[in-house]
Amino acid sequence: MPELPEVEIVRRGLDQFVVGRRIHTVEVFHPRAIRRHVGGQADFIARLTGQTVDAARRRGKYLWLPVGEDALLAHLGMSGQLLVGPADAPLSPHVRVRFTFDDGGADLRFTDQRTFGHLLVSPDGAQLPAEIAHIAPDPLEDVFDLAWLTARLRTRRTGIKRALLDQSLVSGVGNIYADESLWRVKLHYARGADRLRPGQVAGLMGAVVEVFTEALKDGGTSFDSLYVNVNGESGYFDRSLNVYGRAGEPCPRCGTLIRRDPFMNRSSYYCPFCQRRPRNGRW
DNA sequence: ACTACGTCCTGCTTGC
DNA sequence: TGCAAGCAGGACGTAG
Repeated sequence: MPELPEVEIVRRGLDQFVVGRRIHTVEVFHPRAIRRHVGGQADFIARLTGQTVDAARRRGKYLWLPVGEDALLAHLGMSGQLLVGPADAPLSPHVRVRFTFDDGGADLRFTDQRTFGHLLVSPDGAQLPAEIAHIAPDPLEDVFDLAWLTARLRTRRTGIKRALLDQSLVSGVGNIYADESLWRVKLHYARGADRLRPGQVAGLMGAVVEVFTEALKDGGTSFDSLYVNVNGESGYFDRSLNVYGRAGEPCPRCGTLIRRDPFMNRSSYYCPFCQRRPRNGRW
């Protein structure tokens, strides 16, 4: 569920409450949380203990905290949270990794019910971790290149939503914001990515930026307690969703009932009137 | 090389 | 009522 806006909210919280502080202790409670750290648990702990957090950066749904030349890289997965709170508070059941700081203030807890998220230390990863070299820039970055994306989409023999969810083409978009963006520009999720005119790609990415910006203003989308900011507070953009999770409800634009289709082992929500299905799967 | 699908994981919801 | 199946889904490995 955390997509770009939710991860950005977390990044801002880390920027405010963690940057500039020196890590005192690192405790790993669940090995799966650092499964992608190549050096193992002892190495993970050793590389972070005593280091000062220099910044909080983000690309798409990944965020990283530069510590000297290295970086602590984080992906929240489905249910990951980075929580800043009283160091003496009892550990909740799903705390996977805990960081304390030299100043004795609030600690940082990586909490993750479904354990799809992970942390790792990226050597020399302060600028851009090598582990995410394949992740394309997100549409809120200065280096985002619309012309490059347009060219890549032209050779893609797949539906536009699959392409939108492919983080090597454009990052930060997940199932919720993909459906919301496609609804805004009246595109069906199965429209051939290679059949879109450049103007349509530009319009779609404009809608993505629009939805991201509005969601950021609302503090992100929270359906339940699984997404919260670093202080444990929920966002309320779910109230502004037009189609996602609204099967059977009227389309806010035309009144036709929203539909839900099975899609990639998940769901696609769309208005069957505003977003016409391609006749032969490619249109 | 490119695309599609299964897998990981837990807890809440739905249905028989 | 109770249990089982369904559902949520990001990213990666593998199959085709």
